[in-house]
Amino acid sequence: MATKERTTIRDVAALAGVSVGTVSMVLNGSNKLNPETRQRVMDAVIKLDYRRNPHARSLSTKKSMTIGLIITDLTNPFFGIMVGCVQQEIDAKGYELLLGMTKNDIEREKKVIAKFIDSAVDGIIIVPAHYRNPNLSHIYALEQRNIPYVYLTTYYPGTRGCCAMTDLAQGSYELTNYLLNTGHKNIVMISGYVELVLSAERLRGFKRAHEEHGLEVRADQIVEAEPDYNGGREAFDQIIRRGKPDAIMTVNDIVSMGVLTRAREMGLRVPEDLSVAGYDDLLYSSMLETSLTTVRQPIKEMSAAAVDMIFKVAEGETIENKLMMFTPQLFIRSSTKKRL
Amino acid sequence: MATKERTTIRDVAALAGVSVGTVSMVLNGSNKLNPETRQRVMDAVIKLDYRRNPHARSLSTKKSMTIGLIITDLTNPFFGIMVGCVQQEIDAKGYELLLGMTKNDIEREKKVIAKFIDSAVDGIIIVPAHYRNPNLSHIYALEQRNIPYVYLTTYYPGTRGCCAMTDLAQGSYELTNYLLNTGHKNIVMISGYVELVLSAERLRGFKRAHEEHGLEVRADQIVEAEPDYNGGREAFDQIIRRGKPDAIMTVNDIVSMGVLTRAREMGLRVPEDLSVAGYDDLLYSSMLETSLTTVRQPIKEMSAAAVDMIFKVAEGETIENKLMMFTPQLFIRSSTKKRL
DNA sequence: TAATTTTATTGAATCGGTTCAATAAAATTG
DNA sequence: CAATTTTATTGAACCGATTCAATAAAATTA
Repeated sequence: MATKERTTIRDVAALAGVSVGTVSMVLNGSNKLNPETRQRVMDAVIKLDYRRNPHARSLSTKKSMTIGLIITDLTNPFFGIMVGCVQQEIDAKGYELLLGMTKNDIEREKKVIAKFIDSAVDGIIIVPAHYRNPNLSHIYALEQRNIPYVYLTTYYPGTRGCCAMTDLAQGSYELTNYLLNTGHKNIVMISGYVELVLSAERLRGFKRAHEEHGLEVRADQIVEAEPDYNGGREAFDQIIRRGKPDAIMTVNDIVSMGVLTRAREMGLRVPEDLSVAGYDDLLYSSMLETSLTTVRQPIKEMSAAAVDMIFKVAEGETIENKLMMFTPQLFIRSSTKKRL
Repeated sequence: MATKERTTIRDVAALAGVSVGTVSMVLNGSNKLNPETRQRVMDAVIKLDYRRNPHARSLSTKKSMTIGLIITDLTNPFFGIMVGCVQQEIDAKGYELLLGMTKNDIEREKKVIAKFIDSAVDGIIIVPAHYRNPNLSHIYALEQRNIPYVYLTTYYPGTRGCCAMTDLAQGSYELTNYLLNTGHKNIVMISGYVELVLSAERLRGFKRAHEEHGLEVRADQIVEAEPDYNGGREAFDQIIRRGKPDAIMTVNDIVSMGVLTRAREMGLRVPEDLSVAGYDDLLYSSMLETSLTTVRQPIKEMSAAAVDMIFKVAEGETIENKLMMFTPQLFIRSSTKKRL
């Protein structure tokens, strides 16, 4: 089977009776062209069902009409939805999405960024890995090479990237406040690594609420964990070994699910024996065996903002405020209850 | 800031004191090379931190070291996990993953495939859109152009692609059997569009189980719906309007969640008033307010098989059996119960 | 109408790789 | 040792676009 060769710009030029340069200008929307010529070219394009070769284009222009998105973990539907939102926005701009997954491993993050650079992406949206003491040479490399990038959900301090994120401190503050107001005396927070912005912010809200109630946060009220299902289970075991608190707040709903199942396995009832609260408000959170009190992050808005930002940065616009904060929303459900 | 130019193969050639052809051969692992020369080249590569330009490579070779994956809907974590699995397998082969999302729209599917063709992907893994009477010109285009592709989860009949999937009929059969054996007299199935393989297979198992119990399946026992949360809610309303059955089986767990919430909103209790069963066994399914009886699909194995297949097809190997069936597994939880 | 300016189009050079026929050098053979 | 074969390396052509200096044609001006 003689596989038909791809039609190229030269085929179009030949059919339209013009030079390849002219065809290229038509395709790039140049305005200094005889409308009649333009039409002839367009006719030829349609007749031949011609489409430009993106690799040839990228090679020549050093652009790729592509935005890279780096996420951590697609088993958490929070990020699945996020990918969908980002995809849609990027699509609308006529760009392509290139996806990279880090599984919260900084080495993978480095590799993904290297690939993205090789592929000449026009910008990168980064959901930073949950990783202790990350070496940030890859981020600095982006800055040195002037490759546009922005953060989504959280950021690496000491770098220049803008960030679209939820006001995590505010969310934690409201949730903690609610728990304290409903009579909880001993709240433990399952946190990400405390030195990360993501956790530090949440802790800030947690502490502020305690302070306003005249309380001080003890070291054993903070437990670090991986932000996934097993992280939740393990952290719960660790907490219970020290003695049961009356409430547990977690870094996201998936961690809460780990806590809920482990609690059930151990014969503890939620919310009767202890309250549990999450973060993110996944669709499923309201349907859990004990529907989850949680803080919703506006995924769609955040994602759209990040896409917006990356295009602005790519066009050299200066962003007025580096941090774009979105307001979280508290949902009180049945995994928490008033205590005397 | 004079942005440093990319180092090219010519820079490497110059530093190593050889021709560009030689460098290219070293990089492509040619075996007819003086080891000493090879070493000199490798040293230069490392010293310059040289990496090949994938666009230039693709332009020249008409390959891209890339596999395209087309999925329908990332808000369902089933597919999020699937993307993760496929990514990992493709990674292991040294290839890149290009992701496309269709949102179950056949037009999007066509566009994604066109993009993939333009990008010269070396193969495509397709999760077919849930779409009625799809026009399959894009699939035929793949076949005519000899572009390797395989299906994952289900397939379009009348096309040549292999498919890695769960034995959906078997899963439905076991589940239906269980429901009939536990005294359910009137089971309604919320199905995808019945003319699609995905649904037809499930129906086959559903009917077979009924037959073996000496029962015939009535038309009103089948309700078509979109395979998402709202699809489940709407289908439930429709079912209830006709009269409450004693069990509802759905096309996936997300649809079941729609059913569960809608049932709760209407004051119906599961499993007391009716049983509900899903398909997929999402992590969260076991934690729902009423933990879900469901059929697990082995995502990881299926995904790995699809990746395996696509590379075999790309290498021109003939696949012995077009359908690679994986065995589903029934999980009985608390959303179903024995009836008298 | 000739000189000048403006507009439309051309086509060669370029991007950064790969490939392969040609060649040079080394090894083998008679 | 000359003739032949084998092995290692070269470098020009090519992939399919873009870009821009050069040119031709048309429009304007004097």
